[in-house]
Amino acid sequence: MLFVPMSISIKSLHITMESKMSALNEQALEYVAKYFKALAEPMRLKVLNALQDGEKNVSQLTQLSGGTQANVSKHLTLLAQYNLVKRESRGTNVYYRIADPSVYELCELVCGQIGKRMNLEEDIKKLFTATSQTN
Amino acid sequence: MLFVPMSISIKSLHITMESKMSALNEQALEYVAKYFKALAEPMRLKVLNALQDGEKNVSQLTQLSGGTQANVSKHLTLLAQYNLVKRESRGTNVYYRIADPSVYELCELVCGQIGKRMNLEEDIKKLFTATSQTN
DNA sequence: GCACTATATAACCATATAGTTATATAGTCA
DNA sequence: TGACTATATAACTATATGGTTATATAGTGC
Repeated sequence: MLFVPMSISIKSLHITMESKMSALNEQALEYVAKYFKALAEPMRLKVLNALQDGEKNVSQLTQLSGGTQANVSKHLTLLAQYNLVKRESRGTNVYYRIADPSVYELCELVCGQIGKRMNLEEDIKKLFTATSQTN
Repeated sequence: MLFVPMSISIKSLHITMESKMSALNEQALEYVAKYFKALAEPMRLKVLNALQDGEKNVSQLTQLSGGTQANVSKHLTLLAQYNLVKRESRGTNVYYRIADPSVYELCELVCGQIGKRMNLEEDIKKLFTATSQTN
């Protein structure tokens, strides 16, 4: 048995194991980066958002997101690869659902940060100055 | 006073305001996506990681990250734009520090997710199979 | 079998960006 | 002032990827 210990020091992204650290950290960093990247796309966030109140099939997601079928399908495939959504075929439809509600924790944290630290409110006000004149 | 309410329903990324929702959601989604994108880069994660135990100047970060000065500087500029790090010139040096420890909460959540939902342990074992033979 | 529908994928284009090299900027000290 | 150091930036290349269109695949029902 070569590799037993698996305690992950989250904060530092160091992973204590009986082996070379540098290589693994490099790999771990890329792993984490890819995970963030999966979430770093408006259309994918939109799809995740649409799945918040339960599973939906590709047609529904295509409609809700306003994207094309091919594009939505591509994003769903990627999200499934990262285990952010679960895929289930039923008949000729394919239903997707959020794999884990913790995805929303993530968004919560990020949105919280944005609100607190990136002056989202200011930005929103600016955005609205441009779009809300019709009200 | 045009825009008062600012309650952000984080989970759904809906922002309740007295105005058009679709446009803003679009903007908000892009905002969140960009934030994730800032974190979706191994070198930037490495830099953030290096800053965990306190501020460092560009030379130090260049050394620690193993990148070139120009590249590290570019990433630092981007991180500063997203308020992930704070910049402070002292003499001819420029020191950077983590703007907010919540960045690590984010990593914690992501790493936790990865560990739980993406079989990081399995992957790590595989990675180590390749790199730890020299031990 | 065939027609029909739903989803996935291939091929392609356009854009964004990480990294490099070279240079500019700015602070320090003589 | 000029030499020196630290950092930022400009110009460029190469790569990755989001979106599109067209096509393939697969399930259903006749």
